[in-house]
Amino acid sequence: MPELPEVETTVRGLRPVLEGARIARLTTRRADLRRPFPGDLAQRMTGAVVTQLGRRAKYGLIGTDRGDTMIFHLGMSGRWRVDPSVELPHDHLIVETGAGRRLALNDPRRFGSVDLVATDRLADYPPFAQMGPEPMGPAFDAAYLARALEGRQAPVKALLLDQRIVAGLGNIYVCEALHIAGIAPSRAGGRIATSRIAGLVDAIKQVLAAAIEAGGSSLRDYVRPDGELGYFSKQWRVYGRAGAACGVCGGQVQRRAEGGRSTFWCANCQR
DNA sequence: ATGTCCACCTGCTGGC
DNA sequence: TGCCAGCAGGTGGACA
Repeated sequence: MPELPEVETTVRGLRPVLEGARIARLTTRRADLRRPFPGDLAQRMTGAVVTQLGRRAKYGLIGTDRGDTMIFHLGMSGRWRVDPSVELPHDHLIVETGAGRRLALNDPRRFGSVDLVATDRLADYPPFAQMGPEPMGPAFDAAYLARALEGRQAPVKALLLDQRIVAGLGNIYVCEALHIAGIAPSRAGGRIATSRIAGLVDAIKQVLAAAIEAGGSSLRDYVRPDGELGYFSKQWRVYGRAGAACGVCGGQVQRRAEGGRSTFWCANCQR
């Protein structure tokens, strides 16, 4: 899924279709994804005009003129299909606009979610309540991260995946950023020199910006809303490249599974 | 509080 | 060819 760059790419793809559009119809093909859909979702969205599209961490935000925001999460396998010619299995929610455009939220694994909250109460949405700063934003800087990692014994990789510390990073871009910064994923968060933390912050911002620029990474089941494939995956330095040569030093990229997730790194250039 | 593991669900791939 | 184990981008709850 979609990590932050893919969600940003998705939102940018949805914007020209939805912004300013009236929702003529919203229909669901089942009652839930990871959570039940709000019972009044169709009623509250039907007839509303979409005023803005946005993103918070890995969540997409669809704001309406009724003061509601529909919040979607793509989980591991979610994507929006734009003007699909046929309905597919796992098209769980369909939006039709007054202009005759059609969007289908497709999510085979159903780890995604759709919620509806008052726009002026977005900060109270439970997933947002404890969330840390946006990694691309000015609040995420070396001083902030140094403070967040201070005294922590857990591997820096686990801490960067903790959305309370920084909101929007996932497995791919954490592996990539740690490689760029030359920091071993297993290193305790509290044992990284301040100067290297600055480099880590830069690496995170850089890799996310590059991925957004590339239109989001293309994984097996990820397609941009407009149907084009992203191509950032071709630029991965370590993720998914176990056994291949590190592009920096020529050493072998390592892979280790822990807690059900794979970590990729170069043992030679990451310490 | 902190750190670790597992469940949730479907689809695909690679090895036998 | 068929079967089955292993693996996949996230989140949140249950432990110690």
